Amino acid sequence: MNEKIERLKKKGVVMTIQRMAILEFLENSANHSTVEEIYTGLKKKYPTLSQATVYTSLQVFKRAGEIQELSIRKGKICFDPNPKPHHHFYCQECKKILDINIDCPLAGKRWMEGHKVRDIQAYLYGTCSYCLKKTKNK
Amino acid sequence: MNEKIERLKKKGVVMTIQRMAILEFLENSANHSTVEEIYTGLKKKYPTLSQATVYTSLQVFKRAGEIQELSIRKGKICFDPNPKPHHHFYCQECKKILDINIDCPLAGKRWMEGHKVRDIQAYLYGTCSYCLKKTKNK
DNA sequence: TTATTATATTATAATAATTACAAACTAATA
DNA sequence: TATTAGTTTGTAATTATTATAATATAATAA
Repeated sequence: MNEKIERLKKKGVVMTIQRMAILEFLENSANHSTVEEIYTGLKKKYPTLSQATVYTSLQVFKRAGEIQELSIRKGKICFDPNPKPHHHFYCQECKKILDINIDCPLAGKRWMEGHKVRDIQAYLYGTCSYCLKKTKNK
Repeated sequence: MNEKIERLKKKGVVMTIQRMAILEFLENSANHSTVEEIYTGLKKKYPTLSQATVYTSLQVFKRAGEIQELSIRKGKICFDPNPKPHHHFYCQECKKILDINIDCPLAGKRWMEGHKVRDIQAYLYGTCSYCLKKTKNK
């Protein structure tokens, strides 16, 4: 966490109270927060915080390569504090996003069929193991 | 195309003039239309066509398994007339979506780390070969 | 075929997510 | 400390999508 802040500073990102709070919330939250979650989660402690600040700060962190943006949820962006490429699973029941750890032959590929690749996102959709158990026990 | 219409009918989908036009547009368009593109593309020939019809028709085709929905573009859904799972490339320059044909070890996997998988989407982001050439020639 | 029912379409309003912007504020630098 | 650069805030504007009610069309039964 502190190392991440140091890296951001070294990259020329001004780390304000708000940005630290946003980053901390994202790191500590169970998983892959939406802008809305971050905003309402911090609103109590920082009543003057603006949604616009959350949006722009997250874009700054993303451009600095310290977090990644997910478009796994329809019409709503989410953020992962881990910028390294990995797969994600979206549970259509409980709406949670889970990390999936598998080796992907595409991971790290910079070229594909003549196209320059900058980022790869892999999204799996279905029902997570927790929700499957819940349904079974009924 | 006609086979697809027949399959849809057999699945109990009412195929109206509008739905045929929407499906035809999607099949014939270069690639992966947005709702907006389909709507404005058909508006001339079908002046009373409503955007709501485009939205609901596409969802009907999707639920019937005859097309697939892509969330590769931020805050905007696109549709692929090919429902079979395959990777997609999004060019950040020209905004085009291209199909990528590679074998994926995940394709067809129904289970992953205990989770039930219903759909997989893999999105690559970068600059397409056409845009790379354009830039080089300047 | 006609009447009835079910489903689809349209136009519009409502909602939700995101972006734009100007004023006020804070941090960095000279 | 003064100046400049960058950030935050509040709000408005934009964009995408969903909801809804009235109308129209298609499917089905008599």
